[in-house]
Amino acid sequence: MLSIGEFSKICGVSTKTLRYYDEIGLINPDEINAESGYRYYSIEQLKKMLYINRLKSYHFSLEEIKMMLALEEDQSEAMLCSALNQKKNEIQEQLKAFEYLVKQLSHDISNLEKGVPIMSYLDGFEVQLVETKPMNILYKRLIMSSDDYASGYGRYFSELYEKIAKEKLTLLGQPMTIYHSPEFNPAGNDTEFAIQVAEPVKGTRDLPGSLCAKSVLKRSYPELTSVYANLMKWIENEGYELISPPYEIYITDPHHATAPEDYITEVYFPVKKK
Amino acid sequence: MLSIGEFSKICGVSTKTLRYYDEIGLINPDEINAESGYRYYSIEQLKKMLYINRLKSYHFSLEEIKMMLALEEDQSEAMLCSALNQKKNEIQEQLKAFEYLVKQLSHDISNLEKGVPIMSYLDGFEVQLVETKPMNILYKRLIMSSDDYASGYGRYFSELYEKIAKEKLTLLGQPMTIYHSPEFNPAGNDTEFAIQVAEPVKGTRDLPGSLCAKSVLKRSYPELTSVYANLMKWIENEGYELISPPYEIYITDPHHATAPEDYITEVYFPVKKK
DNA sequence: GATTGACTTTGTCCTAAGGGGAAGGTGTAT
DNA sequence: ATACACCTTCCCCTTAGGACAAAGTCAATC
Repeated sequence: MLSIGEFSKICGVSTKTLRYYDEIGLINPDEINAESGYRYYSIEQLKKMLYINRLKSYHFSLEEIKMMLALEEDQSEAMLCSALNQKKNEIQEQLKAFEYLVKQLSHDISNLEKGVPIMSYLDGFEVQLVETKPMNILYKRLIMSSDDYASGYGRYFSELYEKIAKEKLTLLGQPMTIYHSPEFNPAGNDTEFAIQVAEPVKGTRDLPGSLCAKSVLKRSYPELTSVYANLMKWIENEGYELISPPYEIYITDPHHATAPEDYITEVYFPVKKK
Repeated sequence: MLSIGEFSKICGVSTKTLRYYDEIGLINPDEINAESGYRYYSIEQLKKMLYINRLKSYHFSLEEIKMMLALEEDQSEAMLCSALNQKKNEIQEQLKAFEYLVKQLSHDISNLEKGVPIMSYLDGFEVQLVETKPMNILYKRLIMSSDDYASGYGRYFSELYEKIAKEKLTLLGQPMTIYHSPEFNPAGNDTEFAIQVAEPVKGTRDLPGSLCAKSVLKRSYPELTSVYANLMKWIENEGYELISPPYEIYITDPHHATAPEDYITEVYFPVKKK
C-alpha cells in the first residue's frame, strides 16, 4: 500500500488532486485507515490513474472521464470508441478555428506594423442611404438556433432554389436573409431565407421598398457583427431610426465557395428620419 | 446615449458582461445617472467594445486586454505588436499540441477498434534486472525548471560534446540524464546531463555500477512518465527498493532528429532487495 | 395621473479543476 | 521523547461571467 504522497509522486499527480478525485468519486483510495483517515492506494490503481491522465490530456472533463470509466466496467467498448471519435472531431474543429485565428492575427499584426490601427477597418464600412424598390420574394421563415446557421444557409437556400426550378419561376436576384429577431446579432433566431422571383405565387410575399441605410461587407462573415454595429451607430448619429427588420443580400453565391475573402454581402437597414 | 440593453444588443455582448466589465474597469459607461444608477453608454464606445471582443477572440485574458487598452492610450504600438506576436506564437504552439493530440487519439482509436485496450501499452514495458558496470562520466548538473527541458537537452549536451571535442576525450557511450530530484516526474528540477568518457579528467565523476531495474521506451517522450510509474510498480511488486537516482540513456541521439516514434530511451532504476 | 410591462439595479450563489495555506493530528527515525 | 515529515479537514481564491431574486425606474398607454 502506498500513502497519498508516494502514489502522487509515482503517477505525477498532486496530492491535492488525488483528494479532489476521491471527493468526486473519480478514483477512491483502495483503503482508508479508519482512525487516522489516511488514504492508502494500491499499486494496481496506477493503471487507472494513468488512464485518467491520458483522457485528461484529450481534454475530457472529469465528469466525462467518470462516465468513461463506468463504460470500462461494462466492457462497452463501442461507446468508448464513439466518445473518443467525438472528441477527436471536436479537437479537429478547434484546430481549424486556431488556424483561422493565426491568419487573422497575422493580418492584424501586419496592419499594425504598417501603422494602421487594428480597428480602422470599421471606418472602411461606408454607409449609404439608398431607396429600395418593392420586391416579390419566395421565402422560408423559421426559428434558427445559432448552431444551425452554418448548415442552415446551405439547406434552406437549396430548398428555395429547388422550388424555383420545380415551379419554373423566374429568378430575379441573389439569395437574402431577413432577421426578424430584435437583436441584430446573427446568433438571433427568427430568420427568413428568401430569393426575389417574378411570379407572385403561393409561398411568396411582398418586401416593401423603403429608404435604407446600406453597407457592403467584402470580407469574411465574422465581421458581420461589426457591420451591424457600425450601421446602428450611423443611424443613431444621423438621427434615423430602424422601421423594419434588417436584411442581407449575398452577392457572391456562398454555394460556389470562392475564398471567404472574396465574399460580398450587402446589409440593408430600412430606416426613416426621426 | 444608449441604455445598457441597447448597447448590449448593438455590440452583441450580454448586459451581465457589460456590468462585469464596468466592475473590473475594462470599459465604464460614459455616464451613470446619479439617482437611478442606470448606466449609459455613448455610441463612440462601440469601437472600444468591438476591439475588446476581437482581443477576446484572440484568447487574451481580460487582465491582458485591460493592459493593452492602456497601451493604446500611450500610443505605444510596439508593445501592442509584441503582445500580439507573443499570442500568435502561443496559439501556434497550441496548434501543434492539438495536431499531436489528434494523432495520438487516432492511434488509440484504431487500437481500440482492433480490441486492444488503450492502456495495454503499459504491459508492453518489460522490466529486466541488469547489473551495470561503473562508468566514468563527464557531467553537468543543474536545477531545471520544467519549461527549460525542451531547450535544455539540446544546450547542455552540446556543451558536453564541445568539451569532449576540445579536450580530445574518448567518447564511450550515448548521452544520459540523471534525475536527482525525489520525484521521478521529468518536471522535477535537480538534473544531471552526462556522457560516458574514458579519461578521468576534471569535470568527470564515477557513476557506480549496481543492480538495476531497466525498461526500454521505444516511442515518444510523453510516455516517459508511464515508464517511470511502471518501473516503480514493478519494484514495489517484486520487493526491491530504489537506492540511488534513476537515469536515462538516449540510444538514438535526439540531435539527429529522426521521427519521434523511432526514439529509443533506456530507463535505469538502481535497486536492491528489501 | 395611474398603471403596466419592460428594463435596470444590487446582491448572492454557482460554474471546473484544483492551488494555497492554516490548524491540528499521525508516522517514523533517531 | 522528540523532531520532522507527512497527513487530515476546512476555508478562501482563481476566470469570465450565468442564473435568479427582490426591488427600483422608464416610457408608453389608458
